[in-house]
This record gives sequence, structure tokens and C-alpha cells, in this order.
Amino acid sequence: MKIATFNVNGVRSRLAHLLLWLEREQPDIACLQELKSEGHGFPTLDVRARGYEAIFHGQKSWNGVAILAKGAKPVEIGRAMPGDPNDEQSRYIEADVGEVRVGCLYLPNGNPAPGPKFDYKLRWFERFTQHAAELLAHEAPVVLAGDYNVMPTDLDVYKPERWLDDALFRPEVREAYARLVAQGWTDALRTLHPGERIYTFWDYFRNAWPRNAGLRIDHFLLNPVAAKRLAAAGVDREVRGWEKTSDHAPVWVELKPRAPKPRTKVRKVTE
DNA sequence: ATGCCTATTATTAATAGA
Repeated sequence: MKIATFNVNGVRSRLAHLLLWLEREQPDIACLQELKSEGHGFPTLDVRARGYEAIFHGQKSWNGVAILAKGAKPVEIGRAMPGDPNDEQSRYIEADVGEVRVGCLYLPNGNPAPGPKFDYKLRWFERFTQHAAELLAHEAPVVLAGDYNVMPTDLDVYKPERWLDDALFRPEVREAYARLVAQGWTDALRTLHPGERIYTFWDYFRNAWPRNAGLRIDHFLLNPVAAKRLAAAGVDREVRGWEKTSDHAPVWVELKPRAPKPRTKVRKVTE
């Protein structure tokens, strides 16, 4: 089973990119972020024509998240991150797709830091961490996928010293990510590719893509049940090279099928 | 220290992104 996450940076302006990517890569589940569109702008019929059913949490102009699944509509579990009933921003949606629980997130950017936006980011991170603690022990595989807006370590930044005061790399944010992972989550890409430079985002500025000045900010966290089945993980870098493309590339993981149940012992005789 | 580039919204400029 292939599960992907893709910050599309505008689902309407990036519709052709999204559809071409779905046709080529055929993920079983796709998490999308930065729809930048209200619900009625979501291309339900276009993705259905490619074999996908979708649920989404849209918003005018900004934010917006969606979960797509091949052949079956995701069963929505929730769309509001607990902890702040006044939070109006569409940054999270959670669903069951078959046996897999999927959380699709778009964590706040937080710049400029310090400031109210940075405070909001840290509070959101804390709410997410509390929610994740409940999901960790779920009996079924849990996959938390999306744009976390944090580079976890120096290895995840083309030039760490330049980003020290940025909201994506400040110590508070890296520590928040580390605390989350320490609950028992597996960072899928880093676990399968230790020591490797992996980027998922390249700024539109500064000629970042041609010179590979990238950041790793889109992540997959797996609970122990899912981590046991982790078979492969990667980045669809070629998408970032397309014309008028998103500044993020899609990221994916491959989970092995569920192990067959051990043979049952001799059935108890009841009478 | 700031802009670079891009999308959205609302009217040619402001805001947000990372």
C-alpha cells in the first residue's frame, strides 16, 4: 500500500499537476495540503475520474487539507484539532481508509518569529502532540502525514546556519518535533535513509530548485504497528521540476500487507 | 537587513507563504 502527501500550493491552480501525478504514481491514499480553496472549489469529479474519492476541509484563500483514496471514500474521523474551539484555520483532517488511520496535517508556518504567528504555531504543535499521544496506541496502523513546517535536524536543511532564526528551524520547533517523535513515532523517510540529504521543498526564491537549496519539511510519522510494515519511502522529485509547479514535491511511503494471523490453536471444545 | 517568486483577493496593491 502506497500512501503519499503533497502540499499542492493551490488545488485549483495546480489541478493539472495533481491529476498527472495521481495517474503516474497511483498512490492508494493521498494527503493534500494548502488547497487554498473553499470546499466547492475542490475537483471532486476530476479526481473521481482518476479513481479517487475524497474528503476535504477547505477554506477561502489559505490552508485547506484533503484525503484521497483509490476506490473507496475515506471515512472521516475528525477535522478539528482538539484544544482550541476558536481555531478557524483548516489544517487537519483525519480518516480511516480501510484498516489505516490517516491524519493529514498542515502545521502553521509561524513566521515571523518571535510573534503571534510563532506563538500560534507552538500552541498548534502542542495540541497536535496531545492528539498524537492518543493515536499512538491505536491497534491499527496510524500514519500522520503532511507539511509539518519543521526541519528536524541540520541534515534536513541545505544551509542550517541561515535558518537558525526562522520559525521552521528555531530550537523550540525542533524540540517540539523531537518530543512528538519521542512518544514512539517513526519518521519514515529518515529511518529508511539515515544520513541521506532528503528535501521535500524548494523555495521559489533564489533559484532554489536548480541549485538544490532544499528543506525537508514534509514528513510521515508512523505508529509502531505501521512502522513494522514500512517497506519503502521516497520523494517524487521530478514533480518539482514541472512548469508552474508547487514549491513542494510529493512524499510517499510503502507499507507491506498485514502479516497473516498466526495459526489458531486447537479450538476449545465447549461441551 | 531585505528582496527574490508565486497564489489569492480585490483593483493594482496587500497578504501569506517558507
